[in-house]
Amino acid sequence: MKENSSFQKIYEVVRRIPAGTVATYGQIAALAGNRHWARVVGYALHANPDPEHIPCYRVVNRNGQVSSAFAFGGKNRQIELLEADGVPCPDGIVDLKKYQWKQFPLSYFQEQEV
DNA sequence: GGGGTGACGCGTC
DNA sequence: CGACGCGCCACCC
Repeated sequence: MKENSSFQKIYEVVRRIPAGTVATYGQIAALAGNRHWARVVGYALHANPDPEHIPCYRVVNRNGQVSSAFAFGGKNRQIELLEADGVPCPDGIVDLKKYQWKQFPLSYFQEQEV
């Protein structure tokens, strides 16, 4: 079921991103187990089989800029959703130092009890 | 079965 | 300080 691929893990992390917060590909990749999976994270979100449960709009690149190839209906759509969550993103750029998701526990997967 | 690409990140020159 | 290359995994052809 989940051993299918690392994708499952990536989706799991993205789904746990709290509202009003954004995360970077590298961060998700690190939480997933390997920071080198950044590329896989991008692909995982690209596949985004469950956009309603996987807020990929809360996922931005290392620069805090939203992806240019958003698949929800336009990059503008991502900005709308982010602002709706309380994350201002002028020009599609988010203040990572203010809204980056960094309140997660170190033992993220250790405390996991879903 | 093999090769190439991709919504990235980091290191080094 | 800026720009370039390399590395990782998965999916598509």
